[in-house]
Amino acid sequence: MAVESPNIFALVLDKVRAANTALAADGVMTAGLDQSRIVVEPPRDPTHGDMATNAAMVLAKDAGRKPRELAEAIAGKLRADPLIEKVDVAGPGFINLTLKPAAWIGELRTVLTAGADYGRSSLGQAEPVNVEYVSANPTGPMHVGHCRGAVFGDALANLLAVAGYKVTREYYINDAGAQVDVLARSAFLRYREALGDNIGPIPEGLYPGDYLKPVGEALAKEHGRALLQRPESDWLPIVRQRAIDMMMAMIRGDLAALNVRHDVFFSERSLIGSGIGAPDDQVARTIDELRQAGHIYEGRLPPPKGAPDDDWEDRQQTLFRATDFGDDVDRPLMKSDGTYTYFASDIAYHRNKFERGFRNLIDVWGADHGGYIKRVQAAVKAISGGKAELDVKIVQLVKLLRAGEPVKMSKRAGDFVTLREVVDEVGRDAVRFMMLYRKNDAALDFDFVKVQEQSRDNPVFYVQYGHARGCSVFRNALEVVPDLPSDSNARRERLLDAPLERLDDTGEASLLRRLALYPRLVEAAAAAHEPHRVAFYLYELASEFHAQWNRGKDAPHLRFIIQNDPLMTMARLALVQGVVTVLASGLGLLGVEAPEEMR
RNA sequence: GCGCUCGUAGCUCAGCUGGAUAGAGCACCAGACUUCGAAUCUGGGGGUCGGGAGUUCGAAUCUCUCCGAGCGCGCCA
Repeated sequence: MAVESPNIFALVLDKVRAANTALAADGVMTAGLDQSRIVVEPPRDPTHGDMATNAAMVLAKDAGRKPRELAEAIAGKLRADPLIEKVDVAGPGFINLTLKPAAWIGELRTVLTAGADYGRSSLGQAEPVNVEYVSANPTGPMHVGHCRGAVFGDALANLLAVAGYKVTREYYINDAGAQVDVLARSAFLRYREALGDNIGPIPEGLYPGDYLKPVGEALAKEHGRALLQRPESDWLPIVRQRAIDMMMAMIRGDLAALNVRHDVFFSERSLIGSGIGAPDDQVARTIDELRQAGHIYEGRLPPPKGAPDDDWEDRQQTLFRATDFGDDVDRPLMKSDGTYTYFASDIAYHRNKFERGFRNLIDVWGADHGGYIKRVQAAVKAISGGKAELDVKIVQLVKLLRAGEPVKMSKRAGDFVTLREVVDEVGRDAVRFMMLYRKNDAALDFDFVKVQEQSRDNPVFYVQYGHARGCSVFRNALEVVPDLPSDSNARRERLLDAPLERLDDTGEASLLRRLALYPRLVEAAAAAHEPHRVAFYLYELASEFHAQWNRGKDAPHLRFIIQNDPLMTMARLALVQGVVTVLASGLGLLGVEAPEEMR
């Protein structure tokens, strides 16, 4: 059973609020003030103490008091707290708090007790969240461009799960549009090829990739020459479904190589049911509903500006009043050939999610879909009556480099770098970590050479090395503590008996504080939908750990292992265990391995 | 033309949803290995947070306006 660990910052925030309530009871301050804007956070400058709160500045106006004066009053209450060592008022009214060492020691004890569960939170209140990511077209293998969205979505889903949400990971299969018909025609050529026809070069407009050859072979095996005699309208649905199934199998394999998983693969075609306008056509039903609600009309759109389009033809069409919900222009739902636009299906899809009980929706898209956000958000508002919220996370382009030189790709030759090639060359861990070591909406350089370097330049390695180094301490510590368990659960329990109060070096104290930041960081990252924050935190934690290690060289008394002092050693091992535990659980959240050694 | 995203050290990027003197890595300079892993660490220089105005106790962060980059702009997905 998952143990939820308390967040020490939240704990102190409660103390601050209690102090304010007490002051109100004393008549020093108005009662019932809004305390929601009060925060307790680590100060940028550590000389200010362990934590700072803006309580006095936030409340001053409503309380009708000067910030510093109010700060002094709050400080007075806080000084009585047994966990708090020192309270200062500084600057415009900050209240700086220094906690007793016992508070931080207690937090380490929590880490040791909770283990991998340290950092779990109930922030999400078990609310369902639907995260949709990848959703690559089932027309070929995944290429490197899909990589970032896949890793981002997967890590975000992990993060939300740890933060207490009930997460569903979803993949939307675009199996209903024109390009799956192109796929079918391309596969049909390969089918003929497999039967011995000389098909010559693949015509312009069809998919040339070799990956369709197995589809052709499978079709030849299953149908013999039977399909050749039949008109396209007959064979196309058959070939299409077979090709889509095989492409999806390939894509699932690619995702597995990256350790990316989904709970639901949702077919776009399934929304239409047995056909356009059929009773089980969810798109039609969605449009009907919207029409009844007055969100749909027949009308004309102004031609698009800026980008001249030869094919533009002014015509009457079925439009969704997206402008009523914050979009810039109303959006068409039907194509001129009578089929649905992609947008129409997408509305039905999001409505389907809403009907399955999701109020929190997250879509992860590539940067080229940025212009699509407003209309889908508008649609979600319309179909949910404003009850559902859609956050769209855009992942920016990844620039591939090799030793600083751009990797050339030509699209027309189908000469793209596949996801599989990247994973095979640099490894899953490196791909995953690097894709997350950047904010999602910032462009990213991915250098094949750099990400494999074993040096400080390479954050993947640096963090993993921190973990491995910690583990090596346990191996070496057997000389001083011969009965130290090698099993991490048993070891954590054993180390709870260590005299932790002896961790009084400033470097150790600083590491303890860094560890205690983790639960708060997980919550903030989850709330902001920003898994990269975890990656940066891990880098900082590893850095501080490496630094403490090296202090032991100039000052042998600071080493983790002290030959003639098993108790001191135990206390330090407990700290190392804390670091190792948090590194492992943070890396796990990112889907990256935490190796015990890297030799 | 309009919309979205972005602009932070020479380079690559963080900056905890408005907090105090804006940080890290690379690069550059100077140092630390009879060691629990030097695959690491310590110190140093380096900034008009694109420009300007506004909001307030307080702005890299919010608003407006310019400048610059990327993406998008019915019947592709």
